[in-house]
Amino acid sequence: MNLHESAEMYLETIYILSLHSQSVRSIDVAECMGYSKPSVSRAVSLLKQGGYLTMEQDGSLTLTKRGIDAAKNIFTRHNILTEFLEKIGVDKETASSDACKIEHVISEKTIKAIEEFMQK
Amino acid sequence: MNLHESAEMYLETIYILSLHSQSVRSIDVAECMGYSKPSVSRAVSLLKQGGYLTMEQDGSLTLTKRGIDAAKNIFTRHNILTEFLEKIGVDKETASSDACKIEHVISEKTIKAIEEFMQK
DNA sequence: AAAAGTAGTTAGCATTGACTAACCTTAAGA
DNA sequence: TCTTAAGGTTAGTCAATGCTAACTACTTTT
Repeated sequence: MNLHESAEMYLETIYILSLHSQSVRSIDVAECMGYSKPSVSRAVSLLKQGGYLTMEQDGSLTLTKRGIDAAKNIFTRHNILTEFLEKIGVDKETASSDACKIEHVISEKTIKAIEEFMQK
Repeated sequence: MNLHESAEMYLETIYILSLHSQSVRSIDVAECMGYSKPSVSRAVSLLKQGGYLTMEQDGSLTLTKRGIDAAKNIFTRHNILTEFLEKIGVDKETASSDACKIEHVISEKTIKAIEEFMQK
């Protein structure tokens, strides 16, 4: 299963929500992303199929190792990009929202280059 | 008409081709982008509808002022991003291919910030 | 002139990823 | 207990954007 951009966003969102809360449900994801319940329901079911998460009987979502790895990867990219954009003078909000779009399309090589640039 | 990412790519391609050739036809665009004729045909017809270009009887495409403006905007973004990525150590090919994806999603503010950064 | 190639279009299909409407189940309140 | 609310799912729709198959209209070649 190749992770599409939307799947990456769902995983990232679930991951971030789980950092701040014991339990993450589909409805929380929908609320956070501004999507409808059915949209999240379908996405979650695809992620379940792909082995990225499991759902308890009470509806709470748990990322598998695979899900956590993927989510962390995107989240890290997001943070590197945001930090970088802020460093070159972009305001916090724009930096984060642009990072959110760039994080899905940029190559590993470029992320590495930005990381190295930041260390100087 | 809000320009979608694909429309931007078509305009940019037509613009670049027109820099190197007297006449740009749909088939040239298809060849250049690796798309099928029907895909280009439909895209061109949408761009025509949107007032971004006209098509002569012989099939050659001419960007309108509106089309040129939009194409130049994307092309400029592309060049700024590519130059920037190369500057921080990304190889030419990766820089260009990443720029091609980022150019459609990045905000004006961020482009400005990168431009300013480059001037230092 | 007949055949073949070139360029564009039309029709219809697939995928991604959002939506609404409507339904089910379970828990909470009157 | 009956009703209501909350959360999740199913079914079906829509738009964007790619595709193939097949058609049309010219032009070129034999």
